[in-house]
Amino acid sequence: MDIKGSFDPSAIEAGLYEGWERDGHFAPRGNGTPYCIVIPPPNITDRLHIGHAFQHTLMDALMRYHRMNGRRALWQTGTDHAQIATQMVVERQLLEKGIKLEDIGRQAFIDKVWDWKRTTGGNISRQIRRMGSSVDWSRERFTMDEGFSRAVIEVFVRLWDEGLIYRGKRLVNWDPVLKTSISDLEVDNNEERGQLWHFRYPLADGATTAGGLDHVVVATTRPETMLGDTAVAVHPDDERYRSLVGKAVTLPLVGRRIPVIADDHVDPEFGSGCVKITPAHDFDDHAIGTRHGLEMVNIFEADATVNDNAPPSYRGLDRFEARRRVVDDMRSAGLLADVEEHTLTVPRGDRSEAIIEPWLTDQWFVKIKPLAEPAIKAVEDGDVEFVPKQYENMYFSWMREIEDWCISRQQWWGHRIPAYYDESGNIHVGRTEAEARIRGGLADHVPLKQDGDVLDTWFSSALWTFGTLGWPERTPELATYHPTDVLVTGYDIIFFWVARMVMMTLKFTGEVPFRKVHIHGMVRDAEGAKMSKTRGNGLDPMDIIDGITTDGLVAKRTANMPQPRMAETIEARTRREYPNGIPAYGTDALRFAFCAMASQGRDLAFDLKRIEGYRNFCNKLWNATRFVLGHIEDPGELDGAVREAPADRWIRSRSRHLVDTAHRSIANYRFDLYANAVYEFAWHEYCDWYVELTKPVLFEAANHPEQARAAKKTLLDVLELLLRAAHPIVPFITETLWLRIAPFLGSTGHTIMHQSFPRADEQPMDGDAESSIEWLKAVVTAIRNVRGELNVSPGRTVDLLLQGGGAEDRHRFGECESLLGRLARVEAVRWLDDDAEPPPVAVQVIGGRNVGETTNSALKVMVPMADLIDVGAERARLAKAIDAGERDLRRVEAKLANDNFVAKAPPAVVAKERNKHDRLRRELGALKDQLSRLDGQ
RNA sequence: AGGCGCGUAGCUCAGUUGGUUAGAGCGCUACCUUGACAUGGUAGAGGUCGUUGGUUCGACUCCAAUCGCGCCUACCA
Repeated sequence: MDIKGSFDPSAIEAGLYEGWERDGHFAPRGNGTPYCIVIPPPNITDRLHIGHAFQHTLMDALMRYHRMNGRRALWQTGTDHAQIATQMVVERQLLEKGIKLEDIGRQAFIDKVWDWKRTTGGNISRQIRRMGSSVDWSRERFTMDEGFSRAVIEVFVRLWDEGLIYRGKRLVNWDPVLKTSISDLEVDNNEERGQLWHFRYPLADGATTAGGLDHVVVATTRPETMLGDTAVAVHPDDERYRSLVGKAVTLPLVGRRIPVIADDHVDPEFGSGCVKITPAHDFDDHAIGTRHGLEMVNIFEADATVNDNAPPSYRGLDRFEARRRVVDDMRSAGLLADVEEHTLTVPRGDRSEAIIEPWLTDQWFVKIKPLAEPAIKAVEDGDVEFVPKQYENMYFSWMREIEDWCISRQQWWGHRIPAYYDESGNIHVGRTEAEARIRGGLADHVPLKQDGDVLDTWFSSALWTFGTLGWPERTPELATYHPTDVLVTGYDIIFFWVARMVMMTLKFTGEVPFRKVHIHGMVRDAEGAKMSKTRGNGLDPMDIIDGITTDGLVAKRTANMPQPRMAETIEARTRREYPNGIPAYGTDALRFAFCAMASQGRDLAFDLKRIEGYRNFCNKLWNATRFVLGHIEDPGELDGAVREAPADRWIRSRSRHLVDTAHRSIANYRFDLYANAVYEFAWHEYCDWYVELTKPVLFEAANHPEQARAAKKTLLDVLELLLRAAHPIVPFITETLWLRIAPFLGSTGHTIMHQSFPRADEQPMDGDAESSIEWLKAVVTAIRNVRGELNVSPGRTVDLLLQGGGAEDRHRFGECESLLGRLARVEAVRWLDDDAEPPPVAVQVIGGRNVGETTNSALKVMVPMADLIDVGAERARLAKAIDAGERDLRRVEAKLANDNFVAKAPPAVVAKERNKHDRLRRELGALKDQLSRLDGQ
């Protein structure tokens, strides 16, 4: 025996993965039906966070499962260039060194990013390896690699040629900090406290309202935008203002004469019923302005400072300073009617967290409706299926209301838009500048300038399934693995990614990108709160695997905190929650926990106690293997005649239930049920019962060589099956243990990875053996219950008397008698005649719960008390059992007394109730009998 | 405002077509270092399944209403 007494994850995990990778075990092999998953490409800026770790665990479980089932399994991996995120990171790093983008220029900056990617961007790949993910590294891709970039350009050009990409001046979400447009999806709308200012706008030309006022009142949450107002709108049916429509107001501070217009969009109930209209800085106002042909006055520069379209005194002011100034000036002018506290939705950029400004600029858009329609149909028709299904609603509702997609970003890192302008500003699109010239019929000497924008990072991600497999070439991989089988991802990127993949893939391959989308929940902390830097409640999967000290964790959580006060809170909390840091739980425990917690359609509260439990589970597996190996010297001793006991047949039969559940659960993406089945079988059937049941035989092996041999073979067979069944969840420990035991089974395999996942018919079903062992368990549990309740010392043996029961009980007893001694610490066993008067005993009654319903009298499991126990305790115990029994009996009697029940319920159900009734009466009778006997003493 | 989901033991969660004594893990209590494992063993306590109605012989399960929580989308002058 050369393995230690306790499971040490770091000792077994080191080196295993490298071996698998070196031996090419992750590459597709054989000629089975292809199976393919593409990895949701992590950003090169990412560290592997707990959400990735979760997602990778699920994907790897699927991959390993299908690989073991003989599928030609490809796990396509790669990373995303993460356009804005990466530019921000590298830009910040340069700035720390005092280098500004403008100083070094575009090309030098892009070179810096590539440098950074080569040095730092590889972290995530190392971490994926630590998770045990069996991805095919030989096929690793990057959204900016040459081939993938070619696919991106190809898609752009083809969409342009079809008129599905256009360029135009539109109001877009503008990030004044990053100085780029972003798409609707990249805007986070949060409720924030703010104010609502009410301004008086004087009517021009002496006009008055129906109420005789010489002004109208408008309300705004953004006073500075009034500098760009070009109308005041009222509802067409609003009697108060009907007479004003077509008249004008004088815009205060600016002095511009602007019309009063009527538009249905105005809600007469809100505020005064008058709305200021700023078509260049508000999406609703823009729509109104377009309808009414209003002037669009843009008052901001790219950084949201006020431009020259505003009166001189505001020019150059930051938007927030301009707001203060406008409010002050209005107040001074006596035009500030009111200010109230107001909660409003503030749009912020998801990367910069800056307040987004609707801003008029020239941008590139994808005309999305023609792409969305087939994508909606694909899901309606079931060509793409969401698991769980409810997420299809989310998909549909967004897709049916979808707006054109702004794909241009005013940044440097990313796929540069393949459009070129001649000196007159005409657009020439081409895969290369040379092609653009040819397509535009331009001579070589005509100066062309490429568009400076790059594409939204999600534009390229949308091509991920087919782009990674070689498109636009018609590669064998594309033919073999596309459409991919399943996409595993979180609901947070259904719109960003899933929907866009479906659209683009259908458009360019005519195929769906994947047949299923498994949507998993988000990992939250133990209290269910989102893990975030500002909360300081994040956990790094690597720290769970390798362990970390309290100080290390504090340092990590409080690094680069914007507010030092927050750092203090986080430190205190962290020290309270992790006074001893985090022990090294290992990858397997982490993975098992993820699988077990992956119940469908809900977020998971991540509790380290769960990890600890599954680490313990690994230890259990480890020691079960030690036990088995400890009883087998060499494979030779397994040769020879065997005689299987009911226990052997029982555990083999039980293993079938495990296998059935595993297959079914995985097919339904119920990783939790799968993991629980493995846990339950390994711990509570194999270890708790089967291993214990073999001990009487193994410890006396010399006396029953054939039974011992059968037990050893069964221990090995079932353990080996269990390891294979568990391997997709816990690859490291199963590989380690499998390699130890496989030689005893004559296996020459080099890895468990390529053994077959257990099939349901591998082990025989044996109902009779299951009944026997269930009977035995019931009797043993009954005795243990008596022992426990009456405080019989565990070291002390007891005698056992049985009485009553039927032929079946006697049969089971005959089969299992030899096992009772060790399991329940029973010394002598005697079966009393039905009419014999038992000595003073403690009794448990088994009335057919686990035995056949043919029993005609309750089986009394009796432990002679003699000096063992005090009568009071036993009396109390019996009274409690009688109470419970009577409660049950009353319920059943009520049911059976109900004529409706007897008449309408299915006969089988009625029969079951009758059986239960008889059983309860027998049990109760025996218990009462015993109680009165006790009282008589 | 619309949509989706959730409310089951102290905590985190299972509960597949309505019929179970409503389960698991962790936590808790008592006892135990017995020759795989104290990262362990044995036994035990703990739930009127959010609330109210309805359908049914029978509801944790189906329907309706209601309360609470979460998320998504839209709007918010």
